[in-house]
Amino acid sequence: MARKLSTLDSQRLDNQICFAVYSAAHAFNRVYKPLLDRLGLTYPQYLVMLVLWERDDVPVKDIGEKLFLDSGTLTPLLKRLEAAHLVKRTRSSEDERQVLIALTAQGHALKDKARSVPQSILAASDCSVSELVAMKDEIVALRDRLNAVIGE
Amino acid sequence: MARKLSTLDSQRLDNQICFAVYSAAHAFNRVYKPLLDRLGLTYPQYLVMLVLWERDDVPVKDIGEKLFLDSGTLTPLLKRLEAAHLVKRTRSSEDERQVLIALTAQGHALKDKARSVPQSILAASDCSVSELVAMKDEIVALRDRLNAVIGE
DNA sequence: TCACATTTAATTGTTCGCAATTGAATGTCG
DNA sequence: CGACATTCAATTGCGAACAATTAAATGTGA
Repeated sequence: MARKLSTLDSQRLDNQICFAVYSAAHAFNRVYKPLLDRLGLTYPQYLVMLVLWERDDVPVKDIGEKLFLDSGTLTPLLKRLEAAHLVKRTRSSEDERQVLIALTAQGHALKDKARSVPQSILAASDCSVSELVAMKDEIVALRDRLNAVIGE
Repeated sequence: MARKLSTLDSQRLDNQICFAVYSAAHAFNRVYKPLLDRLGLTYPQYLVMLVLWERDDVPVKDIGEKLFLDSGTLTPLLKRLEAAHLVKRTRSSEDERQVLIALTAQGHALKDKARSVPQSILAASDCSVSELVAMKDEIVALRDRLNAVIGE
């Protein structure tokens, strides 16, 4: 039954697995876009806000570790959030190397307006919560194995 | 046992599912990077080459449909591949609106050099082929459901 | 045939994402 | 204390990704 995969097959297979993730990420982005437009956020900005809604007043580095992003991505993104009056950026007085990110009143208030987003995504997924949770766990496990290889 | 998810929970859950995909895509990219650097390709460029290695001399639109990308992304990318002497871009004589993308000799030759890439990715995934195939199918199904919603 | 819509790439402008570098602040070790 | 390494954010440069627009070619219907 199961025959060994030829080199040619695998030159499609790896594509499929990684491409599935790649193209699914883009598909998610497109579903999120109209929802986030109403909040004035992009998806990466939304991720940063989710982090801050859980815990405020954190250094850039902490946000980067949670989202797997570096300062090259976050610095300009956070400046845009600041320009939109959603966060404040202040140098830590204890460690002047750190920049602490805090929510403004508007930033806090946006959490309420964003409450309906997850439901819309769930609906678009057209899938049960338990199925999504199972998939999520598998994907996270795969991601972590990949990240482990990178850190070698 | 299973209790209903509160709004607060889901404001983390949807994050997790979509963020899992988002962060896994980045993790894949980081694993691919050193492998593709040796070929002089980025990951999206590699995807285009995979398409062309299967079928050559296709219009930009066909590539876009397979990869879910538009001309705004593909046109500059293809120009870079042309500058690297991997593809040729020629207007179709039958339909002058179309630009046909064909591999050069170097473009064809690169397929051989790229043969080891899938194995490396498989190894980094640290996972059986059958598990990966199952995950891929789930993710593709999810992606297609999301794309169906977009096309409404 | 002619007006009009559609298709196809290209272009413009904005935002990620990351590698590489810089500069300032902090830690460490002799 | 003082040289040295480390940490943290910012910066620069390049390559996606996409929305919106443009322009040219093609298709369609009166």
